[in-house]
Amino acid sequence: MDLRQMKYFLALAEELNFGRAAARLHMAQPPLTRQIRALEEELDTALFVRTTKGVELTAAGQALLDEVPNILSLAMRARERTQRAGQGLIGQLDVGLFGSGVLDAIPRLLASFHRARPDVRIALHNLTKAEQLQALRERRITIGFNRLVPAEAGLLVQTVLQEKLVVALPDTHRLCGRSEITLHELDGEPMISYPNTPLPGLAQEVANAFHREGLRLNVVQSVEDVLTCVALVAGGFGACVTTQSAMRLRLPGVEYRPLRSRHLRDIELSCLYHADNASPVLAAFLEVVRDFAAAELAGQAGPGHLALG
Amino acid sequence: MDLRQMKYFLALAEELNFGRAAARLHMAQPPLTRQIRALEEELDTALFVRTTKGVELTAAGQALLDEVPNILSLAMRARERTQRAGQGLIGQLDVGLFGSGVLDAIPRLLASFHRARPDVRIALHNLTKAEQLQALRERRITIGFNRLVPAEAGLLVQTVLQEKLVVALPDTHRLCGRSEITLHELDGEPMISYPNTPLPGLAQEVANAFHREGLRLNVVQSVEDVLTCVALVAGGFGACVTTQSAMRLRLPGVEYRPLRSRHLRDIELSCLYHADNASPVLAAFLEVVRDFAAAELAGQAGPGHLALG
DNA sequence: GTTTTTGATACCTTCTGGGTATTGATGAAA
DNA sequence: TTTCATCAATACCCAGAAGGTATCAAAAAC
Repeated sequence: MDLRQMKYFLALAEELNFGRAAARLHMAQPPLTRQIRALEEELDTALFVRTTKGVELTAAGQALLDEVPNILSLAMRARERTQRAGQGLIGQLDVGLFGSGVLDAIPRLLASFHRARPDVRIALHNLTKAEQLQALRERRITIGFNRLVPAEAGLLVQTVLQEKLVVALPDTHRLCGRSEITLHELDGEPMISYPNTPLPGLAQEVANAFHREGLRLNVVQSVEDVLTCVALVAGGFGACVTTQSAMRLRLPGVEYRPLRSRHLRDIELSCLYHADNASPVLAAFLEVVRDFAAAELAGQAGPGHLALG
Repeated sequence: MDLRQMKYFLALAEELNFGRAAARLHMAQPPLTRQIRALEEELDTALFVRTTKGVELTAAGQALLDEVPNILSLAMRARERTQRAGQGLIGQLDVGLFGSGVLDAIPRLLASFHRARPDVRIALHNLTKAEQLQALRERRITIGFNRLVPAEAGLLVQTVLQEKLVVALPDTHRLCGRSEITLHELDGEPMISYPNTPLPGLAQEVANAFHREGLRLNVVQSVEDVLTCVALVAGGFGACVTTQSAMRLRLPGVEYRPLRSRHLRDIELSCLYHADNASPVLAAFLEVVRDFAAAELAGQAGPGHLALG
């Protein structure tokens, strides 16, 4: 019993006439007769009673008719879903995220992808940089977002955007009068270090910059996530160097000012993924990412990008 | 895509190795390779990525794997159900019943059939004799139970049992002293006629018997069902001639006595069905009926069959 | 560097599935 | 009653699909 025979059976069960059923199946009547009989022999049961004016279903035929349409429609659905999965139209995208990335670019990016592939499930996983690398190796995530990602064999990196660094200050801070702030002005100032991870990250970069410019970095508090960091700034604990994205966090008592430094360049937000991952969903997502990156790069050239709104 | 290819796909998806999957399918590896590739070409999607140590599922392959086991199990179930329906092990038996038949023999008969074919649904339809004939013609019922059934072209009759006639009397009735009652003793007595149907039935038989013996049938009430009839007897409205089965109705105030008459023989309970109905469920049921009838006939020979116990 | 393992290819054979022509049976129409 | 039309079934043919064996090519393991 295969799907073809089921289609034949269904046609005959609906037409109740070999000739008409054969016509509907675009075939001649004798092979249909043969296939139906083969099916009956295989099941060891009469499915139809042949009369002079056509055929009628037996009880066994009725029982089979109860099942066959469902099976055929499931087979059709399986075919469609497989094809759509092959084109990346359905499926799941497991995304690794870290704290401050979720504030601006990543939501826009995911929204853009969702418009392009509305039937792909997006599963978000909050993971640190190290956890993302591990999850990528174990294929638990398809793609991870991070800053200052290390090169690793087998992993490819796509830059999403460059973000300028800003200083978050308590609004009572003496530097709030400045329209922008240099690293020298933060010499010895109470600072909150963020984020604090084992892998090279923003905190490391900032520390290096202070060192190279011969300044004293006065860390009064270390925190793990951007929200806690900005909350501490709001509480007057000190200032903190963070990315432009953090400016989305408009907590009362916090002011943001652009940071100017020779040693601290813009910091990139990148995504990384397995080079040998042929997933069509990933391919579609990367396309969206590349479009997004190109648009960001074009936008960055224009003015007012750092406007505090 | 047919069921065979699905089985191949499933084997390979589970083994992730062409050689092992082919072995499990009791075939050589090259045809399996060819079938899988044919499936991939038909769906226009890679289902597996071939590696040096086996194969892995692609996203499309995973999508197909989500559907295939279900389809295969449904196909297997369809096969089994069809075969069982062909053997009369499953299905439905639509039975037409009339009032007094349900009191004794028919429940025992149906219970016996249910033991023989526990998975066949039994649907009961309370229908008069005329309605049963119509329902049989329209195939709404498979078999009907009745007494004194008329011969009709295309219908076959199987006698289930012979029932003796009894007289139901109010316990205050003067005839209660008798151990059995003759028709003459009912001359002019207030009688309840039951059942009252257009087709020839028990009421007609009784009326004929009175007439032939030159007695007066004094019908004080006509009713349609045996329960109402016996209830009226209990209420003292009069006596009534009914079948032995009715003795199951032990209403307070009612006594039953055997009826003796030259012109009223035992009355049979029969079932009737279409001669051209090849339903295996019907065949199985008829077998049970024949066994039942043979057992009844044997039992009838013995004593105490009319005991009021 | 040889051996083993894996999937792919080439080629052959069998058998399945579909086509045409025809038969046989049955009911309707002349 | 005879003829005709309409079914499904049968006989026979051919193309193609599916399976088998032998072998290859690539990569990993020893």
